[in-house]
Amino acid sequence: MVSLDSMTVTASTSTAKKRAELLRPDGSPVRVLVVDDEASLAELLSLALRYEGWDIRAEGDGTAALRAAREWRPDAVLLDVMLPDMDGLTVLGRLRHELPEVPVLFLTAKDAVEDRIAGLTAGGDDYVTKPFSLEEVVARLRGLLRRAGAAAGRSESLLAVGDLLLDEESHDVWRGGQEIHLTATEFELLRYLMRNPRRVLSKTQILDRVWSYDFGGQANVVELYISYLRRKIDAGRAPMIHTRRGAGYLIKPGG
Amino acid sequence: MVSLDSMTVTASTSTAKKRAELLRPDGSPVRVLVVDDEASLAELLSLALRYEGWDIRAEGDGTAALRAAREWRPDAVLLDVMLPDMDGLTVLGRLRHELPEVPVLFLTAKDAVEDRIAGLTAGGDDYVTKPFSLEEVVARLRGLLRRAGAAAGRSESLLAVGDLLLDEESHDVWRGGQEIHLTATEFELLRYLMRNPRRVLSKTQILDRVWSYDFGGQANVVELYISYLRRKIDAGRAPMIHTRRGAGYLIKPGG
DNA sequence: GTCACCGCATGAAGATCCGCATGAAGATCC
DNA sequence: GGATCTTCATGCGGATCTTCATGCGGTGAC
Repeated sequence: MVSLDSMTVTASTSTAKKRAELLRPDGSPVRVLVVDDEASLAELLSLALRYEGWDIRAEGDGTAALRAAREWRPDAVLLDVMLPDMDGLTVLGRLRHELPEVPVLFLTAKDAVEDRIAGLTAGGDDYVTKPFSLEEVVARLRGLLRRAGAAAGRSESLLAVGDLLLDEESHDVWRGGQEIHLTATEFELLRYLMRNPRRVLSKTQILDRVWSYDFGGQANVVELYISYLRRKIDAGRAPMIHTRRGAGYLIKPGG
Repeated sequence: MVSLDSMTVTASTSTAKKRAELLRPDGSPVRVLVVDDEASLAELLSLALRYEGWDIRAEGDGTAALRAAREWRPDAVLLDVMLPDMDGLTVLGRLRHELPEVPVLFLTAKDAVEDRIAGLTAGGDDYVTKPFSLEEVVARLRGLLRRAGAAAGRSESLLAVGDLLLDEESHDVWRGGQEIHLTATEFELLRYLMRNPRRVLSKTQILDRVWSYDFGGQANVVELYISYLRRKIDAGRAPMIHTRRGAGYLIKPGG
């Protein structure tokens, strides 16, 4: 039996909880190893993931990655399947030999999905196709860590802000007990807002986070999608999505 | 106050339940010994089974397997009948000598002589022909463990989601008291969905899990079989199989 | 105080594209 | 030969993004 109270607790303690989610049993931050030979991408990913509160280390090829895995013992690995010196499957095999339990998130080109990725998600790993959005990578990494750490007792895929609920696993969204259907982009935008409640997010930030890194369009798509969200979430209720002129948007419980 | 009870309960118990099934009487995880000389297959199996929560050890030939059995004392053995150094029958005999009670799941080529396999499985063991799907191996292993551990009190082969019931042993499926006939593939797909209720499963995940590991076809077979399932399960009723555009599919009780 | 401007909200229309559902034919297995 | 499985092909509609237009409100210039 669960009441909204517990959810609200989840929301209000979000900062503390967030940190709890990001800590290993011994209290040190969760470690994520980023492996990509494209320096600018590795840089982008490292920045974004570090901002999530994780301890990041980046390597550019399979050999270095395996060494890092052995010595540094990360809690998760973000692995480009196209590396200069080694096949993705080979890296995975040796990685597993070294760290049997560590979850892996693969990065792969869109058109390469069919040939070599088969079987990679069978062990509970996951993959993301390029070009991706940072939100997607972060969300999937969190999902992997959540499932891997389930044995340690922390598993919560529910986000809550006021009476607004979002389940990252089922992609369901409710407001005040009523289910709301969102499109993929709307969902990612809302998730980003809800992961940063009461904080102003600029349109640029939102674009960089929610849209693919190679998105070339105009920034007013953000305005458009905010308006979509308002229509579905705030319609006829106390608004939770607020505009800060000249600054950006934020979400917060009515008040 | 929100009526999320059923959902929250499901979510919270899924982990606990899974774990209960996977523990030996002394609280340590169930041990499964994987014996296959094909490294990539052993790798794939180890991945998938480890993800199920079992403790896995892999060996590549009969001699090593017997040593592992003696020292590590697994709760079940996954045994390829074609090994480089030893006949399957021989391995089984010596294994029985070492661990009389342990259930064995044989892996065999499709064209292998049927009667010999039948002889092998006489003692309550089971077998799977290559190429197999991971769902099938996992399900049969679970069945073997269930029967072997029945004395320990845990035996539940029924999956339920809403008014939809699936019996993993008899392969019977009912919805609202009415029996539904499914083909083999449809059954495996439904089982996979029902073992992960309220969770979005991507088409790739489903392919990796439900279809054979050597399947080379396109991902739209998944769409096709989803549509078959819908026809049989959701026909004229409140739909339980839902599409999450751009994400995948999930099953959940009407709501 | 008045006026012009700028940032933002929203609507509408439309083009494109992708995801998906489904029908039907071919292949395979028992 | 019938059930089952798979591939092929087609069509629909949803989703995304662009563009244009209108309106609102706050802000600063004067």
